[in-house]
Amino acid sequence: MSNKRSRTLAERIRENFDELTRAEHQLADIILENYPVSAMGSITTLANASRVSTPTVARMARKLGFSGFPAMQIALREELEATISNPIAKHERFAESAPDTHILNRFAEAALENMRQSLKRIDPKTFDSVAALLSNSENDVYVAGGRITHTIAQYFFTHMQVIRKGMNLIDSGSSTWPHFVLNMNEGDVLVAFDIRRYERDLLRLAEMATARGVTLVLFTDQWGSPAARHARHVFNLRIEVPSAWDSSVVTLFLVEALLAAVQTNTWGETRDRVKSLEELFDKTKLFRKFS
Amino acid sequence: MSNKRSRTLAERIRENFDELTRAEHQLADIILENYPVSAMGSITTLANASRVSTPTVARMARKLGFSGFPAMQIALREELEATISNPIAKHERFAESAPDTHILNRFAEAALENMRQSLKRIDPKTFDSVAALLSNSENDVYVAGGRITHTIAQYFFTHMQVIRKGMNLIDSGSSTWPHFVLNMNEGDVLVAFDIRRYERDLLRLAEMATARGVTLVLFTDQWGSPAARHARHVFNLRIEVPSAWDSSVVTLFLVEALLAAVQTNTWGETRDRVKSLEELFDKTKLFRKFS
DNA sequence: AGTATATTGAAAAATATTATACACAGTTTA
DNA sequence: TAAACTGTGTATAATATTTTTCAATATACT
Repeated sequence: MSNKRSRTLAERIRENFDELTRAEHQLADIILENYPVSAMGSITTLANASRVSTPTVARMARKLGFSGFPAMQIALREELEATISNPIAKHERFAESAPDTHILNRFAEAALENMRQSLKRIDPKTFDSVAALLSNSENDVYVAGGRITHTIAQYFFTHMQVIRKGMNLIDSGSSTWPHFVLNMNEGDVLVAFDIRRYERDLLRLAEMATARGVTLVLFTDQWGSPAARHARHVFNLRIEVPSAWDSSVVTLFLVEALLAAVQTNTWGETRDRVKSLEELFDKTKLFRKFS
Repeated sequence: MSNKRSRTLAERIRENFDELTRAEHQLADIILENYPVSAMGSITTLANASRVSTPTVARMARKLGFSGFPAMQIALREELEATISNPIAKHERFAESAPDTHILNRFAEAALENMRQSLKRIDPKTFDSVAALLSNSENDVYVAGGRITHTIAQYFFTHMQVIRKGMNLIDSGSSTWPHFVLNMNEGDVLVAFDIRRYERDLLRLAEMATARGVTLVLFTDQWGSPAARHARHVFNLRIEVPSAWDSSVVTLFLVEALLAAVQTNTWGETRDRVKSLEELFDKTKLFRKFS
């Protein structure tokens, strides 16, 4: 009897089916036939589809325990939301022993939500185009970041350098970037990271580079850096976390995914380069042997 | 080119995202955030949820190619109908239009799994202890990373430098690290990142530092760096992804969570530092004004 | 069969929703 | 620096939706 979760509309209809009249049966059938979409439009649409009058629909909503047709619709939407909301982890408790309010869990929730939202906004076509662009070693690639994102840019650069030749990391904050622009040729690629607060220098760099025929790939946040207007491809990422700063986790994630894609595209070439690199490391004995 | 099936609302939003204005971005975010339910109510509900005016919603509907808001809603319902009646589509909720085998989705799955597994292994008590350790500005903090993790170390360092004084970043790869050890005092903290393949230098640094009474906090992978035997606190993180390299996403996540915790602990002090920093930036006009 | 009761839908009233007009603020351009 | 433009929200008009009223019709019961 005392069901915590409120019953669904479908359940209510089935429970009360016997109490329903002829016209209401007709209506109920239509609702269940294409549930829940058929009941998501206007009362008139539903009435017409069921070949009953609008008052019949309103009356049935009441009969099923709602205050009126709109209330029924709201309940239906909530139902739908519960059904299709992304199942991933929403109800999983991660660091189980930590209370929900612990910063670790709050941060984890936020990070996962950022990930989910960002993925929704990434167009796989864009992703593939960018991967292809970066896989073409005919053209040079320049990488630039801002104050905070510089480390992400560096991370990207470090890995890309293993994958292919023609990689350039533009120093952050320094005034040397115009020198880099001098070397850029039409068809080259500039990968820029610009998260709020957006930096003037980066906007100028983007302007000057694109003016020279360089293709700009931009990693930015959900609000969009002003450099986006110059960009061929833009990734809008979600970066909000319970902290005074923005999160770079999703940015790093996308960078890694791109690296994986490029690496796959260029495997023949990359393989040799990785091998040579390993040999170099062996010679310098930088690493410990790993069993 | 000529797509038989008409584009979904989500696709339209992504395609035209660049053409959208500030308020429209806000709106688009809300629509995508809880897609498609958030847009199934009245225009007013949606406007309020997005904190924009109703005309903005109506205008965007037009901009996206619908005759008005109701038309958009009808399209959305049809979309929903198609989705619900087609169970295969249900699994594509993630990066909707990307098939499950797309690298983006495979990578996302892996990253989320890494996150989940890592969080299970993190002891909140350890986390809190480390946060407390780093919040005590009496003692200096040294940060060191390896070839790949250096960028993460740098990220951590950059933010910590804003939060507190006494931060030191040990150059990676260089042979200067013994100089840093000279300055270390008992009670100081060394935060080290050592992911496979573990680096000899880092092990030696850990040995020498702990010998001087320094507390070692180690970020490593699930197998555990050899430096772990010297560490007071160890974070074992899951780092495997479908790629030739390991993922640093979870490492970065934990670093950010720690930053948030430390920042909360030291807010009184941090606040002033952040303020001063903002003023410095204002003077240098490095950033664009952000409204 | 005749009366009472329940069901139903047309029409109108009440209410909610959506679109439009317009003014203001911020930004860009000349 | 002013003028033109763009984007945005408030107020309001236009439109659609929902509810109510009420008469017509069907059904049940004596």
